[in-house]
Amino acid sequence: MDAPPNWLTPEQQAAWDSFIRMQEKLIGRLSRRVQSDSRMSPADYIVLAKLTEAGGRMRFMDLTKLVEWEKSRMSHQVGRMAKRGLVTKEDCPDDGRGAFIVATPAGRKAIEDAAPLHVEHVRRLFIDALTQDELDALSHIANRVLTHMEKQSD
Amino acid sequence: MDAPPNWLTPEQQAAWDSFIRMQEKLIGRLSRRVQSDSRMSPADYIVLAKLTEAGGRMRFMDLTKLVEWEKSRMSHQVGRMAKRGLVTKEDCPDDGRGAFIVATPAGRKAIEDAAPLHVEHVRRLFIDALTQDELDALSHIANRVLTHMEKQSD
DNA sequence: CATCGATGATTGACACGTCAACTAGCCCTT
DNA sequence: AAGGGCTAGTTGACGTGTCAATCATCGATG
Repeated sequence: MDAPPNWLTPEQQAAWDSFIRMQEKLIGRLSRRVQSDSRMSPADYIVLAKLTEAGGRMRFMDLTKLVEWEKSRMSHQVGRMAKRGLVTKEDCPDDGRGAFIVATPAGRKAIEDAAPLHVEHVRRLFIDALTQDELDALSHIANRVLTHMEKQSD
Repeated sequence: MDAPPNWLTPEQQAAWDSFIRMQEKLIGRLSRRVQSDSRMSPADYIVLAKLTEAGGRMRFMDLTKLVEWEKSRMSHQVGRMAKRGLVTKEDCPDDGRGAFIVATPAGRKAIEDAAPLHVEHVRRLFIDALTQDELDALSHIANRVLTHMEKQSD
């Protein structure tokens, strides 16, 4: 006979459902707000944020690893951002294969304008919903899940 | 002078960062696994799951509201799924504008095959990382955030 | 019965992410 | 110096999501 399907308990199912629902609604709203008040996608935002945190100039691969993306994603992203004048690419003298990706003044201005609004949205949608204890609990839970996943292959 | 940027506290920032990281890694892995072991996207999965839960036949708009999507997203999605033979569209006799979307036998088989694997991945990636108390806490937190967001416009 | 606003659904253009294949330069070994 | 394998990065095709515009129909109101 078939292996008996091993469903989740109602409590487990409830936790998973709530998490998924929150995650979708939260990320969805935040993305739309970032878009609409700064003309940037969340991807643009994080790339520029990390890049300027690091001084505005970084090796392509370092940036890619920092944000934990696939290289081809970053390549496409940087290409689009370059087309819009937010960053430029420069050749790397030390390594013929390499590239630096550099925030332009327009890019710096974009992230500086967007950051306070972004933080405000995070606060209003998420932080304000929870007590500090709840935030701590969530932080702890998220880290548990992360380390658990890191132990697994893939 | 400019309004002082109102940054998050380190604890708040930590909670947000952990949540985002977990969320991205978790959803990313789960999507890839669903893709690779059932040739379905997460979107296919949820549409078929909700549809078959409801008996395999539902009004377009009801389905759209059930999964909380935009109607154009559902329209594209259903179009693609129809092309692959997972669902069909039928005219609605009661309402000339309306459509029924119906799971085909192939669609039913696809979701039946995929569901146990999907549950297994959720369990391994997520449920197994946490105690029941932690799951309850997360559930509570997620619901708090959801009701908080629902109070806000947009 | 004319029409006007709301609802049901589609479409097209575009941005985004993934996968797999590819180019090119690096470095180690022989 | 000649390979061979690794790392850096690009490319193209494809599936997906969003937005805004569109179209048809329904239902109420005059």
